Amino acid sequence: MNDHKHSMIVADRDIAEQLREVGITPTQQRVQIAEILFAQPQHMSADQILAVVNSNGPIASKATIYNTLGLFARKGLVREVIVDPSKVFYDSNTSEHHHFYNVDSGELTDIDARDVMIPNLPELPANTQAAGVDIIFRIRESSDTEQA
Amino acid sequence: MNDHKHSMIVADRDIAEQLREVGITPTQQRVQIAEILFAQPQHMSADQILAVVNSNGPIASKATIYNTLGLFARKGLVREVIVDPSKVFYDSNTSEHHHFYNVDSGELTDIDARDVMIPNLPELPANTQAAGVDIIFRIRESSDTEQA
DNA sequence: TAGAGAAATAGACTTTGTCTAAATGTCTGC
DNA sequence: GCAGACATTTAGACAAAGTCTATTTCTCTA
Repeated sequence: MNDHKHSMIVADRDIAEQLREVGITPTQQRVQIAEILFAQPQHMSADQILAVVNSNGPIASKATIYNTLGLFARKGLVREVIVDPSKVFYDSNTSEHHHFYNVDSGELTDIDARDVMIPNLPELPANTQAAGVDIIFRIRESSDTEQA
Repeated sequence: MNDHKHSMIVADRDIAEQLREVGITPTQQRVQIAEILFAQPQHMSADQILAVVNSNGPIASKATIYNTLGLFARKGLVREVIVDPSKVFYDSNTSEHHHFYNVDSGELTDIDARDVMIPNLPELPANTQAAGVDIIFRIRESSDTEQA
């Protein structure tokens, strides 16, 4: 479950070097954010990242967090997950996969893409090209213990 | 493509009566909103509905729009579609289906559920129950004419 | 038709995210 | 090593979606 393809950032190699390899100037802020995000595959909101990055003194401003996350997303280092109307999650796992979203707890869980293959892809509308597929299984705490 | 199941609201029957049938007191505001929404299967944001409802004089306030859409969603009359980080769409088509989302134009298009069946559903996390599946094909204007 | 509860309202408020102008940092050529 | 050019960061103002509250208005039943 840890054999990733692509130019995925791995925490145990020099982060600055890896950022350079994808054409990102490794500033202090960018490296710090990358270290948090790529310490493990995880889902974080901009807000959470802002809090963690600055937990030991001010390192990056809100604007920088958003700038950096947008940059990482454009470079394919991170994936935006849109499941909650109130905030976007940044997923540091860029291998092909989908998600469970627990609407009660807000928790996101990965599903390997091979477990939810769609056999016959629908025909795209005219003059459009594919840009990605998101599959979200919305789930809820089971009603064994609590009734809806 | 117009043979819906469920207690779907149809524009050509008395809307007030249909609202009552699902346990909603048909106030003027609720009926007006329903009339717009169910005139045809469509995707609208709260903002758009607010604008249309009040286009011939003030009929409903912002709070009422949100209250009503939330109520309709809980009653299953309308489906919330979360594809754009900046706003939620309300889909008046409640039959099983999925969506193309054109990230360039913001346009949402329906895909019949039968065209994208997932053969082997993944196992749910412990103590959870299914609450729905959203499949979103993100598409873009094709690059024949414009290069990314 | 009165009275009780439900619904609607204006507008303040919150939160996520964007923008701007100024300050700081990075990197290249010399 | 340093100047200059350009990239990046920053604080804080701003914007937009959505929520909340206290008050008013409506709906429905008796």
